[in-house]
Amino acid sequence: MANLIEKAKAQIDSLVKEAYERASQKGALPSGVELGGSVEIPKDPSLGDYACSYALAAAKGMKMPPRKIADELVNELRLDGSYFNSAVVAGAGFINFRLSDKWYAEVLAAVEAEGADYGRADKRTGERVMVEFVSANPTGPMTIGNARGGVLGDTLAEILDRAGCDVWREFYVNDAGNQVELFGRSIEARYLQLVLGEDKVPFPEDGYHGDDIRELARMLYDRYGDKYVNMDEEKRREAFVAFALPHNIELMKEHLERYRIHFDRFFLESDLHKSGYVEETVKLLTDNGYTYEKDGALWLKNTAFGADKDEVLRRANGFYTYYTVDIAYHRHKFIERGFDRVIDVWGADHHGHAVRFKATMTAPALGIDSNKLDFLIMQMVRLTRDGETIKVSKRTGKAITLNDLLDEISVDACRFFFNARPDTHLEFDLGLAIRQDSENPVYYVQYAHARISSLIATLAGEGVEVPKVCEIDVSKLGTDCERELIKQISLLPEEIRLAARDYDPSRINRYVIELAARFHRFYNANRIRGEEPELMLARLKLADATRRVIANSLDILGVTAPEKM
RNA sequence: GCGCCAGUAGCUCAGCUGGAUAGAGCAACUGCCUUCUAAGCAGUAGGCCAGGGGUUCGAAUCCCUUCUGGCGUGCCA
Repeated sequence: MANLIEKAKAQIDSLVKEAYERASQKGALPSGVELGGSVEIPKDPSLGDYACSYALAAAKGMKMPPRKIADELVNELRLDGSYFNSAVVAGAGFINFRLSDKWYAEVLAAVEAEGADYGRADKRTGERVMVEFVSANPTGPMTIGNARGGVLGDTLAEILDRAGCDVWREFYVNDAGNQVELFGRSIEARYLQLVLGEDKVPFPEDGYHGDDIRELARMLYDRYGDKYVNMDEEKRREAFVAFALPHNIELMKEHLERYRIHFDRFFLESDLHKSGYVEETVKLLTDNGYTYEKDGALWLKNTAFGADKDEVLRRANGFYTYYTVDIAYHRHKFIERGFDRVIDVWGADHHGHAVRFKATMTAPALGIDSNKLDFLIMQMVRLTRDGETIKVSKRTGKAITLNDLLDEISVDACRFFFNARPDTHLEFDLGLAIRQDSENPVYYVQYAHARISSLIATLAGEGVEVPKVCEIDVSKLGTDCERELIKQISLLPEEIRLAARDYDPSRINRYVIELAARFHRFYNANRIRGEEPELMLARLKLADATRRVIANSLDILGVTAPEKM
């Protein structure tokens, strides 16, 4: 097991409980009291490497002051052969433990043994998890919001994979329905304007005003001339959509690949219609009495499942709503494709939908365990330029697209920046981001990696290779700088576990920044090259382990780890 | 109105399934390159953790409440 944090905590737990047994047998402590409390890593390392609060938690049950209990426990502690070489009582009754060289050596050994896999969970869980994210409308280019969703989804998927799940990345393409209809009419209008003149053809009121629509019309005109002018409206739009949709989807794929995001599947909404699955799902709901007709529309009794309102399934004009198709799609994910868990990454502008949708998922006839559907709701991105908010709207076409952004900012910086905590609003200052080079924390981290790489290359040129753990004397790494660095290295498996549990990929950003900081501190305080051999080799080993762990962390984030800068 | 998310240093944010003295980056100021990458390090300064109650050995963290901001509450997705 490579999670040395869990190992250390578990060991303290059993050591203290053994001590309690001995103390209570001797009558120093009352017997039969459940030891509550927990083992933690103190914020201030000068207090200790690990601390437990058992004595505080047991004070009530034992009717004794916490410090007294702690004293008795420490008296009975047997630390020989453990990861710790001291335990002292402090504060209100904490027992603080100091790590021994044995533990530090095991951390370095774990990195050495596992290499690129260091940080991964020991076992695969076998759980099949789908992460559905981005799922941007194919009616236009991807936005800043998609830039955030893309990074969060992709990084979360990577983290779940390393936590032992079998992960599937999916992009849901809304290639049917109202928006596509509007998309077709928008292109049609632009096309006719090209041929007949801008003022001769009205533009649909709710149409897409973006320049990309004009470009699509221009492409159609360049290719087919005025061939479509006198064609039947419906056929014309159909032809335009048949051309434009695949074109846009290919473009999105291209831009996502540029952003280093690769999906296992682009799932087409239209397939759910074609196969009759939507129809079948509606029938299932209707047959089970979950629906009613009102004002010519078919409604879902969603209030019966705890929602705050009912939903329209089929509009009076006969078309199904997005809601209906979403039910069918999720039924398909769980029932037909058998995923054990599904995570949808959605913007906060859909959170109302998420709550109501979750209610729908509890409908018994669907046969879905709604607990297996999770949402990662990310708050909105506020785009500013030099402090002033830029309003972004797909409709007006003034949006800054993902691709525009990548023209200005490196993929590394972009991925690092957008991977902030999902539940906080993200302010993205374009003016700052564009000139963001040395200021961006991503470079701080990459710089640490480049520094180490360069050092190792220099030493290799002088015939000094990175040693094995068994070849070094770990006690040489005795300063605070060095120990704090090793402790941070030990944390990666735990950080991955927590990031997967909390759906918070940004933990890894914070982790790797702290790792780089501790390395820079170590590097500045100590020399490696030119020190006496034992010391040099021990420090070189530590530097190499750090490089490995920085690289692994950046790899999770989809950020490159450069050898040189 | 109701619901979700947030409010912590001048700015951007960590810390939130309760733990010891509330942290970082940027901005400001002071130092550190004849030696492994100064895109770095060390230090100074900066706080009514939005306000008010409560819970307990202990609250930025949990509960209630008020205020402020964002988003939702469509026969749009």
